[in-house]
Amino acid sequence: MGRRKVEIKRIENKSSRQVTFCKRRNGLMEKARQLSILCESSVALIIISATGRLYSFSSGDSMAKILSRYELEQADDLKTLCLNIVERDQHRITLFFTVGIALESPRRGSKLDLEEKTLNYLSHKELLETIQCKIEEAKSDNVSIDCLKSLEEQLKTALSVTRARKTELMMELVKTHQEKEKLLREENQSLTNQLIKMGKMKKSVEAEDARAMSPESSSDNKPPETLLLLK
Amino acid sequence: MGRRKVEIKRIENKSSRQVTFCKRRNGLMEKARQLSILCESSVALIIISATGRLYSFSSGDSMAKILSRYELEQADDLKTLCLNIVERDQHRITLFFTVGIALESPRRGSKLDLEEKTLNYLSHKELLETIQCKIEEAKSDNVSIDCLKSLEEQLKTALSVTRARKTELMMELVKTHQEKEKLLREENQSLTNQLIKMGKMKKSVEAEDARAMSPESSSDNKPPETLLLLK
DNA sequence: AACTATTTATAAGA
DNA sequence: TTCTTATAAATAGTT
Repeated sequence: MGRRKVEIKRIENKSSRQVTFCKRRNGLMEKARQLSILCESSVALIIISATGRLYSFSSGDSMAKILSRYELEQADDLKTLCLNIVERDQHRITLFFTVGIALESPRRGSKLDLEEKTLNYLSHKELLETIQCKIEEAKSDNVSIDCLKSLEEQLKTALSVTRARKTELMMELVKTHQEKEKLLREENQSLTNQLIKMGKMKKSVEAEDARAMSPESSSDNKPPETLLLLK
Repeated sequence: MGRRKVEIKRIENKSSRQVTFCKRRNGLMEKARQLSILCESSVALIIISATGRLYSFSSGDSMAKILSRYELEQADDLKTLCLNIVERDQHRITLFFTVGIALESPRRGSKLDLEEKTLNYLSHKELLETIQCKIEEAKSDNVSIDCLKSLEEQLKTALSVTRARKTELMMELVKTHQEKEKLLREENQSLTNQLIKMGKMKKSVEAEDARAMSPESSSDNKPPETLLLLK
């Protein structure tokens, strides 16, 4: 949609690449906004320019909420994940690694210079990798107490971060389910009310009913059997 | 860009909202892809439909990398972020105890004789009570290192057990909600089917309807409005 | 930053 | 649903 058709491949000219980036970025953001409003959906959009500048859009739902929903979806099997974590302490630490890596955990540093990049600033994954190295080191006998102390601290941090993340994802999951359930209940109540109304009405025209109804819907005015399934 | 100009506000008609969602979602994804290629930028796009279905796009760079870059940007100061997580977790640990007691935790021995009732076999509550005593003891100054070591072990056990219990309960909660949701869905489907049947029947006896129905149920054969609540 | 010639996306209709 | 088409919107190249 311009003076001529463009192939979708990297724009070689730097300045026109930059101009196009700006135009299309704005266009994309606007489209994202429109979609979220028109179709009441949640949209999260993050754009990072070639020069590393970050732009983002998120609809009503907070970005965090959308991202955690996404991450939740990525964890193939949360159940296995969590049940595994429940196991004994020693074992638990081992499994964390799996989980941590599976989730491709966030918080990967980048604008930080190496000086500042202490353990606390590492991504979850990096943290776990660092720990694996340290454990290897610790296997060889003569390590100092200080070294082990440092390993202990790192392990604690890893555990803490992993645990926090796990709980966060689980709470999110529970909340989502609770909301869904509420909607379903409301819907159900409404349907039931309507059925009751129609049922009453039906009574006054029973002759027609006999002809019109299919065999399995031959119940009378009582609530549908499936209601029994419900608590 | 269609037969007529549309205002950017929620589309009221459900089916056209759905069609628009599908079209615009595809359009947005394609635009995101194009931007990332044309301008060699990283783009992450997550869309969650009103019904909760998730769609995502991410350019070459993995989604995780983009998201973590985003999260990095959000934390004014990454140091604060990490400390917060650790603190949150610590806070959570405090809460564990509360939760543990509130939940009147399980594993209350019963067929175990006293002999076997070592710390591992104590109920969660008993364990916590024991610990409270030990903490009181530890407050008075002259306690031995051995005593503190023992307290440490007990605290670790308590933490471990509490944590396991927490996860267990959360998983149960999730499972319960999933089951409920399934039942509600089935129920809903059944009610809807019945309504549709009755709706058809009603058509054949419209004269009676007019008399029998209460004012607010004057809808026609279309599904109930509340269905919109449902995904 | 504007301006337009074009292309592209899409709303409504089939 | 899927396709078609008229029209709105986005944007490439220009100024």
